[in-house]
Amino acid sequence: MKSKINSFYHKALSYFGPQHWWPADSPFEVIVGAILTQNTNWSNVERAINNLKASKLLYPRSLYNLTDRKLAKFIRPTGYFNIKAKRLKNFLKFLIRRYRGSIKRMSQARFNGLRKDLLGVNGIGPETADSILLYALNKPVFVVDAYTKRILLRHKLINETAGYEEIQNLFRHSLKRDVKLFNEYHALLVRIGKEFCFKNNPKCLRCPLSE
DNA sequence: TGCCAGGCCGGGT
DNA sequence: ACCCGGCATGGC
Repeated sequence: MKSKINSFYHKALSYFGPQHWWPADSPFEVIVGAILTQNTNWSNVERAINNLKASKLLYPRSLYNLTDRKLAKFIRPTGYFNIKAKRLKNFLKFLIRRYRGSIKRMSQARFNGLRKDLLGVNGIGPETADSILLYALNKPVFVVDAYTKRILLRHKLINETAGYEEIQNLFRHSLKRDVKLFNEYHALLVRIGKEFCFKNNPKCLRCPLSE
């Protein structure tokens, strides 16, 4: 089990090479992307972020000062734009009030408290919180997503009932606690999921992990 | 045409 | 503690 988790990583890395995640120009952009990509194709998120950049709005206070309706207009391509506008502003309010709008100050908070606080923001669940912690703040926490679960399920390392924590613990107990490793591994799982492990297929298709 | 995409919340059991 | 409907655009 542990050795499978480790060998999957080496197989995936040698097959695909490093993924250079998260694709963004700043930690703040990572966070915005993490919220916007909830159940949404990444290419749609890029459009939304480009809309914000084109209007020079991709800053905490600039976004926070927009009305929900205006913000929703910019992020329209991501779908769920009304609810995501609210969710973004919920996070921005948290960032501004608690850390005076500074990602750097937020990143200096103690890990356990910060994760709990992020989960307390309406619209931030476990995957989004952990994506923020790992990819924006460089904290060593493993991100679990739909691809992660599906891939492990197809390879019978978990069963259908496995929840977020259970899957996360599987990685935590199998891997060296290392930001770079967690970053790369999750990115590789997404890559494999997109190219080999489709939802409607019962099995992964010529999955490089099976070699 | 219908299904899918890097979830999460709120109300009901 | 789970289960489920709702949220919505763009690509194939």
